[in-house]
Amino acid sequence: MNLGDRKRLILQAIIEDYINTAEPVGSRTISKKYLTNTSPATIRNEMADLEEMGFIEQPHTSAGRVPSDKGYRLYVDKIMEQKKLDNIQAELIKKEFIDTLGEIDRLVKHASKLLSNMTQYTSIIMTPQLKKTCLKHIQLIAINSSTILAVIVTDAGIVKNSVLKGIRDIAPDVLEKLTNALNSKLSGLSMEDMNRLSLEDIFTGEFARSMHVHGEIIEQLIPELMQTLLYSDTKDIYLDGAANMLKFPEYGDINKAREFLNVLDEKELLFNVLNQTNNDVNVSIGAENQFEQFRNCSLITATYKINGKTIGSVGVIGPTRMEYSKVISIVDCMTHNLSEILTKMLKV
Amino acid sequence: MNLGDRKRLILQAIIEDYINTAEPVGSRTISKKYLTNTSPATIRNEMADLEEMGFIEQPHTSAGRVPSDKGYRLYVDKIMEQKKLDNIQAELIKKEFIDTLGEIDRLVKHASKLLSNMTQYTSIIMTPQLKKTCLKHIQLIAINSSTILAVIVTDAGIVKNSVLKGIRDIAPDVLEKLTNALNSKLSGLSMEDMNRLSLEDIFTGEFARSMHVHGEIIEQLIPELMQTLLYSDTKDIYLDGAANMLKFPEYGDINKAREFLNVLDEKELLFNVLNQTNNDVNVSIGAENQFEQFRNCSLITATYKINGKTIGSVGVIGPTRMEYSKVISIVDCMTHNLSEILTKMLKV
DNA sequence: GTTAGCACTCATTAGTATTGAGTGCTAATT
DNA sequence: AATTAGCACTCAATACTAATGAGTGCTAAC
Repeated sequence: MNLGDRKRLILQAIIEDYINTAEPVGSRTISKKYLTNTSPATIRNEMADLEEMGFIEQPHTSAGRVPSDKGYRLYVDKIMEQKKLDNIQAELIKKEFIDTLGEIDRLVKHASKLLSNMTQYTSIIMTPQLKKTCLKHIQLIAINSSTILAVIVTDAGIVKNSVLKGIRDIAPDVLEKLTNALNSKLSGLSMEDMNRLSLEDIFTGEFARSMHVHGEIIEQLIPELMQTLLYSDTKDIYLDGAANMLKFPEYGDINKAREFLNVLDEKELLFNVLNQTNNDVNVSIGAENQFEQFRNCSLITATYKINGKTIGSVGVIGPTRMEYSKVISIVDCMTHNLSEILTKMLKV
Repeated sequence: MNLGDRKRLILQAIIEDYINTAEPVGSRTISKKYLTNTSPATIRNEMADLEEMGFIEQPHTSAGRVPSDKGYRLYVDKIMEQKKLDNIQAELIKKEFIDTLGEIDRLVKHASKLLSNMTQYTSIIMTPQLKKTCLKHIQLIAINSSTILAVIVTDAGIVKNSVLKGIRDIAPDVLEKLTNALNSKLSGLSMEDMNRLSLEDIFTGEFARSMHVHGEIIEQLIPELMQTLLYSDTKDIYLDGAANMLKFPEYGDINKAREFLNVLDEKELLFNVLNQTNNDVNVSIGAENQFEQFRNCSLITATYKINGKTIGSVGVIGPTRMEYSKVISIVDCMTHNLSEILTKMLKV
């Protein structure tokens, strides 16, 4: 499907003008601001064609044209030039990150804030997910006679802990033995692997034999520990710049705004949205979106990694009339920096 | 300052009607709906008095009256009857909590959601604060030759951990010795106490002598550990029901709405707002508010405790025209249940 | 002390006319 | 055959006006 140069230029003009103004774009505007050598009449003819092909739409008879989802899609895939972030902006991202170097959580929060500030849209970010990583070390600590603290360190350096209560008295040396045994048995496994592993797998062979004297204790402790391992995965979502959306005339109607904010309140949904991202940078435009709640927004998502292993993702939400090229490059730069710094942070 | 029965009834009528309708209340309305035995003219006279006293205001000449902050204050302090939650609602709070019994964080998040759902305003909640609690146990774990994991358990049962990196090789037995020493030295101290303690205090006396052979290691490790102890306090704020505010005509203007949402984006501010709460239930009305950003809202805050020790607080934000009596009782019930359950959870 | 009556104020609403941006179509031009 | 100028038509947005009515303060009567 080749449009021809002029049609392509006109479509580009319509989209970019609409992105800036949020107003339907008329033939005269295009002739004046973009294709100065072509008369409005000609442009009108081309626009009629573009409309027939489904790339643009008319809100009402005597209005200019507005890009359709299909139009944006073509624009993102074929027309727009990937905007190179100027050095100043790229530097900014890098610098801001280095300043926060410290706790992972703070870094992630900061990334979200930065993302919404730079794009001026709404940003969401998922905290690193345990599930995707491998267990590196597990340690049991007795807090008092009936309480044990389990500390889990993964290869991505993420640390979780959980308190196991109501355990019967365990002698320190048994606890140590158990810790060692668990380590030799579980370390290196990913959380997903463990999910597949049942208790029986853990109790077989050498392990069972070596621990067998403390059968009762283990029977009590292991299930709870497994429970913890499998379900302790936090699904935190940070969100920033919700207020940014209200700047756009798309949400000038307070009801539209409320609807949107209600969607943002459903953290579970946001999590699923982010979780479906596999590619490096993913663009969902309007009706393309898998979740109906976002059918009149666009969503740009990307993943970040530690040591090449995907452990989380970020996203930017905006009106379909979004500055795709700018946002894509920012998201791209952001995830790369995030990955790099996280990897570095945890490598030591 | 005694108003007299009729004036008080009229003020109450104005406030409660305005809470429901968000429209200025006129004399005729009051005569019809509230004081059916008094004529509008009489009520007008009383209203003129009330206005002179500063309890109500007139948006413009030919409009009804609207309560002032001072009016709301009188209402909250003297007039309104503390609404008793019906059993169904109180049960709901209790039940919802018991269902979530599990991780603290999830419980807190849930509380926030519940609060905004029940009140239909915006809720904020602070995660339990380490600072307020005492250190119960600290454990150092070697992850690898240059990385140590410090795990902190407080008397409120909150567990934090932090990774100390770039530490020189430490033998396991030294680490154990150090752990023991730290415990005997620090356990029982509140985080605030520790803040007052300088490194010298820690290094004096018996401790310094006993550890003295490992001077270098300690010099390297202790500062970093202290840093961690003092700054690891997370300041997480959960927020729910932001969209609720857009229901109110007060935020019918999209700019007002945006302004409000921008305030909600400043987590730091919200934290400070919550942190100033000392009383059990605190009500700040409009201009009374310490933070100018909230000068046209009202804020109801309360604290929750573990074992009688205050460790966090929750708040509800709404327009000054807020259903004070309802919200106060819900917040009250909520914090009590939260305290009870948290205490129970960690007692075992 | 309370109420009825009246003149006055002023935000809100509805109705109306005007404007102007934009279109599609046709005929003229290149 | 492609482009452009010209023209009639559509329709949202704007400005203006008049009408409405809720509410007040004041005065005089009860």
